Amino acid sequence: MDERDVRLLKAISDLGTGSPERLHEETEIPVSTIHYRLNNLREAGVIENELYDLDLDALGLGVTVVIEVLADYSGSHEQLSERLLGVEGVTEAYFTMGETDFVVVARLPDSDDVERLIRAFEDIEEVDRTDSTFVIKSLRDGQRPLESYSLDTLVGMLADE
Amino acid sequence: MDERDVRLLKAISDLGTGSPERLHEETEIPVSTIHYRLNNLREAGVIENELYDLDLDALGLGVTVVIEVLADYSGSHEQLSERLLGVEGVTEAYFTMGETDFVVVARLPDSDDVERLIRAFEDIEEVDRTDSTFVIKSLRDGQRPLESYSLDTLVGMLADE
DNA sequence: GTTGAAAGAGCGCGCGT
DNA sequence: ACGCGCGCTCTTTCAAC
Repeated sequence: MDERDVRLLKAISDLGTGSPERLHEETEIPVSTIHYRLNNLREAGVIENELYDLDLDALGLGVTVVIEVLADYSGSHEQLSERLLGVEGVTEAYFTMGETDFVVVARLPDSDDVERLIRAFEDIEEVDRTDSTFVIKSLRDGQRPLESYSLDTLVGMLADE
Repeated sequence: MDERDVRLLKAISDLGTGSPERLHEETEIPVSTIHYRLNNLREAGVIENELYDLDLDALGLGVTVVIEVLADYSGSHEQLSERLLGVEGVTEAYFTMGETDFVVVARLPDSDDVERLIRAFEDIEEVDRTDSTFVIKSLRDGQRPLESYSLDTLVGMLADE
């Protein structure tokens, strides 16, 4: 991946579109090259799909909860991971170092549903304890991972030369 | 938003594409109706853009850190929020109730960069203390918020009738 | 609100350079 | 890496229900 790829990905993130035409206007890269590059990025596994940016508040999933999960997983964490991911509403799950074993983020329709969620976690055998933190306001939701980086930083970090 | 809209959004999430043709195959909804619906969802603010699903590991942002930020924000949290979001690498930020004031998730190229990140937070005036948790493995990264829900649950939660 | 047909625009892809 | 051109998909409109 070189600077051009990075500029392309950043442009997609900034513009919020994958349209070759629009990307060409932004990056000055010829349309057919954009095509060529995007295909390579696809094959490299960097780009996986095309999706939409959803406004979760507008959708009706306005409640966000961050849950720390402490668990007793004997040996492998695989099975427990599966169970955690199986709980409806879980949008993110991280297996972590340190005091807590997992950090989970969930999106729910309303506060009432939080009870259901916590109960679902507590009902999992391996789970010892959960610690929930309510989110008052979601400042950034992670649907555009490249958003926070400047183009220069990205080029410096990710470009091969 | 009715059941049909929900089925459409779920299909987009499951298939990982916004292609009207593919969505038609999946949902049985005629192509021109899919167009009509998607436009309405756009105007309602539910759909905001079209993006790509990025594999952050493949991209070179393989390190994930969850940071709890304790801060002394006098009155409004707006300004502090801006400063937190200004730190490069921050993909998610939540203003929360409870012991911690903010929960932040960041994606970084390598562990060395974590130091830069923490320092950037500590350099913000209002920030009193930070507590970082390293992520060993990212089990789900939140780029498809509807993923965890079954179609039935979504219809029950979000459809108007 | 839903649908099909039809026309126009934009895209996907291969070839040649 | 880039331009060109063909065929295809998607987009938009419109008339009908």
